[in-house]
Amino acid sequence: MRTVRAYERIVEQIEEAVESGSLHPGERLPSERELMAQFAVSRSTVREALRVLQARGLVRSRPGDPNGAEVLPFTPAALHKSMTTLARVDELSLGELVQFRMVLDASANLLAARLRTDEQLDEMDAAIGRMRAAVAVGYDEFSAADVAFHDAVARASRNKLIEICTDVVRSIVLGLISEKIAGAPDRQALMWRSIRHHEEVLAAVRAGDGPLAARLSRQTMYDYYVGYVPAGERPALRALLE
Amino acid sequence: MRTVRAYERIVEQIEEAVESGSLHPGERLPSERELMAQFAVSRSTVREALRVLQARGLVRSRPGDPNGAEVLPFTPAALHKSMTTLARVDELSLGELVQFRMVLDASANLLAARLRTDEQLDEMDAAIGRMRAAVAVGYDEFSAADVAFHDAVARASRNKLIEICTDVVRSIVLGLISEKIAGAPDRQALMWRSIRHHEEVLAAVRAGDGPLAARLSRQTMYDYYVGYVPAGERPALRALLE
DNA sequence: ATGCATTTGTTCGTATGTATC
DNA sequence: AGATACATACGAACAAATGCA
Repeated sequence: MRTVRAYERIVEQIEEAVESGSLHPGERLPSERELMAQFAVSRSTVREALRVLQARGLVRSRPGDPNGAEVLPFTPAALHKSMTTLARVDELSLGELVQFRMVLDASANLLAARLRTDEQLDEMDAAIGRMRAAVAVGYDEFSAADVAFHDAVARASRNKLIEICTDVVRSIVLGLISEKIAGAPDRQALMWRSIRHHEEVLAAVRAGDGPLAARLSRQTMYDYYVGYVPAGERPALRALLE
Repeated sequence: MRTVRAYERIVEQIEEAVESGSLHPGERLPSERELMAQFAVSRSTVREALRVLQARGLVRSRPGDPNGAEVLPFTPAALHKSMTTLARVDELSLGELVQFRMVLDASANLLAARLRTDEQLDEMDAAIGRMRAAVAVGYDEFSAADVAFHDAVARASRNKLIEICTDVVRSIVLGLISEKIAGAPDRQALMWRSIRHHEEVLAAVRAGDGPLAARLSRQTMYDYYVGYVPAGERPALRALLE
């Protein structure tokens, strides 16, 4: 036997309305008082439901707002959150994360090589330009430009799932080791080498050679991160380099 | 300016305790009344915090339980939930989902070909045996055996992220089209062809030929699903077949 | 097997701070 | 600046469910 909690009914119903499109981002939910009348429950129950919906990133409520809670456009924030907890509680290793990035980025490049538009090529080119200019500025700007390049590739793959997962996993990896990279003694040399690698990848994408772009991108990421991965996990990464 | 809600403090603190490992799965949280004393807040606030933690899959609370909420082992349920939401609100196309599965499964096979143990080979073999026996039984059993095969491959890749994402995306895809597959007029022929393809993949994994296993697995999945993907999206799938 | 104590699920009423008009 | 409507938060209460003696 399974009793459905009162707040769960509300969550499911509003969730359904949002996901089916009858409630669009930017629209407002009824106020808490209206909701309690509509569902014939108390205020606390309504609030518990709203907390869950908020945790799932579907709505946002602010004190003093004359309207009710706001329906939000989808963001991968909740996905990001649960993947971060996965990384922490299951002790997801850095090796696994980097390996996953290699898989995603290589696939994105493979697809981008065949599906990219000229505008997207320009974006990638501009990102590499930013990377080059950033070497003198500092690691943060360099990293931001690097992210912009990979984002452009991911968008060019025309696969939202790849795009979002790339974004999520990358930010987790960077959260784990960005300070180590920033503090590397030879970081300028690393940056220049990374730029050269990115140029090779872009050339392959421009030429439409998907397999080459995929192989180069795997190698690029391997070279960039292998120093931070424990030696015992490196063979698993090399297994992707064929 | 950013005011931190009362319930957020509680969520963050308990979340931190769970993720850092000072609270293990199976252990109990203090009761709601103890928590309200401990954090000096009202019971409603405590409950809102517990609802959020429950939505994130970290704890579970049952009425009448003399102990407090139970700390749960990690499950990808929350991840599954947010990815399902993504699929619904962002109208993630079937093509994108299948494409993503092709990417993940191919990578899992590539890695499995190099890292698999003999026991894992036996598992895959047994799964194909189940598939063969299931043709006469029906689609549900066939699908379950098919899932078991792909799960064995994913485990053999030794990458939990690949394993979990494979599982999540697969269940979303199957949720979208399982009834169509089950009702296909020539489904027995499809099953036999799928079995033959799986045998080829397994042979490549057994031989340690990663690139071959990856290519075959992509082709297998393409053949199995392409009939359900709108014609306009098929070129993007074929882009993965080189 | 039966109560009993405890806990969660839910309700109601009230007070407070805040954003918008 | 004031009025209004809203969310935030508190506290007391009752019902239902659970575990234990």
